Amino acid sequence: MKGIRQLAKHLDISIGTVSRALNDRPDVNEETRKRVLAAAEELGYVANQSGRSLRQGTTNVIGLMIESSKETVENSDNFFLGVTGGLQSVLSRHKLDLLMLPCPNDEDPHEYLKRMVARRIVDAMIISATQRVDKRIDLLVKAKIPFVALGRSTSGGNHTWIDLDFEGVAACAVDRLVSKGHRRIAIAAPSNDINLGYIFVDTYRQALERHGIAFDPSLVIRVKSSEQGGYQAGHEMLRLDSKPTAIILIYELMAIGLYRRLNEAGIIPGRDLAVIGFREEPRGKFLQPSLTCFRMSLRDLGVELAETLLATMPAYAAHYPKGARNTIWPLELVPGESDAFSLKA
Amino acid sequence: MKGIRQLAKHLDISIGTVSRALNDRPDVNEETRKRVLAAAEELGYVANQSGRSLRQGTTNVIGLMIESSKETVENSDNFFLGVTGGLQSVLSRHKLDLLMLPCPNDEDPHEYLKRMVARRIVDAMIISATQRVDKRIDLLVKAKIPFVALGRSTSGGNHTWIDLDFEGVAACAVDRLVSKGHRRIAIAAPSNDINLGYIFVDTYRQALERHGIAFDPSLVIRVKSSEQGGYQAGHEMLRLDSKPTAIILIYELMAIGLYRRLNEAGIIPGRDLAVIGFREEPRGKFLQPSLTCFRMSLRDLGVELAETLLATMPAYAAHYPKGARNTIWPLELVPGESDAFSLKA
DNA sequence: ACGCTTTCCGGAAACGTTTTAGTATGGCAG
DNA sequence: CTGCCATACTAAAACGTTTCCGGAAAGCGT
Repeated sequence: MKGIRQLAKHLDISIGTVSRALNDRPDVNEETRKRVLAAAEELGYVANQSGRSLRQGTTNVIGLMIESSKETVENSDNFFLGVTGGLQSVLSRHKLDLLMLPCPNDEDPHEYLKRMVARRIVDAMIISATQRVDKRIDLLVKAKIPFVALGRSTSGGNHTWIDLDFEGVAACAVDRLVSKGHRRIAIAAPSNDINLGYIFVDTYRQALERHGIAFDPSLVIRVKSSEQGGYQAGHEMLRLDSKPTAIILIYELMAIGLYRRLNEAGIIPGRDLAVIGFREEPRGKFLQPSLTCFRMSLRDLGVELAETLLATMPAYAAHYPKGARNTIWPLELVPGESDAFSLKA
Repeated sequence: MKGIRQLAKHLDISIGTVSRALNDRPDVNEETRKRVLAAAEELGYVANQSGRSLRQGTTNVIGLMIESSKETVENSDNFFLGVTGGLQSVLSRHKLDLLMLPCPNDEDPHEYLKRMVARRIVDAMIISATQRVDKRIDLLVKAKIPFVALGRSTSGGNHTWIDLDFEGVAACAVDRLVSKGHRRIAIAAPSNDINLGYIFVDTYRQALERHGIAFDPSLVIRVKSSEQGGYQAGHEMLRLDSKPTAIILIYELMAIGLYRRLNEAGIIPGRDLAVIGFREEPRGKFLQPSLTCFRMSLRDLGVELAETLLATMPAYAAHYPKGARNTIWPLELVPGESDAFSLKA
């Protein structure tokens, strides 16, 4: 099949009519439209995307930028694959395709995105792993590319973003531990440069003060969000003069390392120390004793992400309410045995 | 930046020359080339991909088709993200971009691929999770799209593929267990429809016979490649009249379920029963006792995949030896404690 | 001075599609 | 009958780029 020209010749019709028929435009007789559709199906004609894109200035492709750094691969679970399912279910309804753009780990994410944007291969973008200050956001705003950020940021004025409910999780964890009588609660988190780290620790501090507990900086243990970070967090914690009776982990993978360090020290989670993890992670599911943590639906998050994005795209906005530009995504507590340790009778 | 025309006007040069300069064509003075490059950099000009593609009939994009089914998301580790790193490192050297095409789980993979191919958005494809009979392969062969399959298949004559060394792994596992005196060795595998299931069990059978051990069909336990499948495998195994002294798992995630079932029965892996898992899986790393399994480098696999693919693409084949069209990817044994159980003094 | 090659550049066609402007036909009101 | 509108189509322009072709200028040997 050579192109629309062949199809038109085969039908003995002008290419303009064929094009309008295929694109559900008015100004075409219902019967000819059926003929065209049938012929296209029969000859297996599908419009060449390059030609379409060039003419329309639109590609029908949504880009999802992910970072394939070594750390991401080892630490994250199938986060993106999970979200992707929800994204697809919405986008495919509008005949939009999802393009995953994995930034090479030796290239600056900003430069990578810049190139992709300049080549005009996507109509809109979803970016993830946003930094507190993220040049990519300014870039997208300036280029007038509709986008949604997965993760809040202070860059680029008030752009559209969706982020997990760190505040809710941190507050819930603190409340829960305090209600069990804990007052010395440690927290293991990455540095403040990471959005997650900053917000989480800040909320933790506020929650403590709400309960009349003084914030003790020595209980904030700065480690990487990895298994190894968890091990190290356990190590640091054990070296404190005045030991905490509970610990909150900002990323659940840490739990695995923490458990190992605790095991070495003969400390049993849930009996000698209360532990709460942040996000449900498949690998954590098999810890003994089971970890108290927070669950979310990746698929639903994908759906929300897609709908939010479409609302920012002029061509599709009509179908979607211009809801809040910023969404806090809730998580659900999954009680386990790891925080059974109570200081109350 | 409006396009190459603007750039040409700005330089007071014809667009033809600008294009040739940017594309490293001969027939352009070295000094003008520098001027063009500098101006492009300054004005942030990057060629519009649609225009290029339309003219050249090539998109500089390699598609990686993945399936985002529920099962994939829950069972697999970050397999694709890991492979992606290796792919990128090779492809980016040739200014090729990687496009991940996640097939919606409510759409037939074959139809999805057909649409993508017809739209001509990729120059070549990598497909994964191949079936023993896979229509996608016939499709790609017919459309003359260069491709590599991750997983062997009987479709489409002799196409290029890379697959894991199931034979090596199965044989190694059997040899190892036999050398420890085991003669009743069970195997947990999915049905023969899955390529993996067929090859694995077949090799297992051959290995046993090589050691003069009769193949006992009742020791082949057909279950899903999941945690639950592992649990079920343990269950089935315990119901056998003549119980095995060792078991081989075709997918390591099964180990988690198996351990749980064994635990319920008071059986300790490595002491009462020898267990070997197939592929190193992050979640399995934390099992107690540690699991004997097989390791591979996802990144290296990605590199191999990319180089194999480039070798099949006329425009790039020159850079790569026309090595074997089919590659068996080796895995390395990682000894653990789970198969310490020996029947020999 | 002449012819030849080499080097460099400009003009224009071509890629496949969508979309705009224009045209023929027929119906209908005046 | 005339004018007007609606319908359904055709012809052609446009999108941005690459590449083919031809030609000008310069270098070189004779």
